[in-house]
Amino acid sequence: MDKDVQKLNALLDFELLNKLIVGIGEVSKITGIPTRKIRYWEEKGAIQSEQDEEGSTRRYNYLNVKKILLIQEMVDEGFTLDAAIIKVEKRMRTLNEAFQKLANSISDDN
DNA sequence: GTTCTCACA
DNA sequence: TGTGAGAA
Repeated sequence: MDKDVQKLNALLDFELLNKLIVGIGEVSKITGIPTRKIRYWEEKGAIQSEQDEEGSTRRYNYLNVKKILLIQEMVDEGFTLDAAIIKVEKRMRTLNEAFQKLANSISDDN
C-alpha cells in the first residue's frame, strides 16, 4: 500500500540525515559562522564533533549543525554562551527522544 | 583545505 | 566572547 511506501521513505530520510557529515569549512559556509568560532565553541563544550579516519579533521552531522545554529540564535538574543549551551542541550535531548520514538514506531509498525 | 597555540580586545 | 596571526 502507499502507506508502507511512505513509511519506508521516512525511514530512509531519517537514516540519510544521520549519515550526512561535513567538514568544518562546509559548516562554516552553511551557518555563516567562522571556523575559528566553531572550534572555540567546541572547546567550551557546546558541540561534540567526530574525527575522520586520520583523526585529523572534525566532522559534523546535521545535529551538530542544528545545534550550532540554535546556539548562535540564543547568543544573538543576549544569552551568555554557557547559558545557550545548556538550553540548547536540553532542547536537543527532548527533540531527539521524541524523534527516536517516532522512528521506532514507524519501523515497529510494519 | 585543516590543525594548534599564544596573545589580545 | 571571540579574533588575528603564525606555523605545521
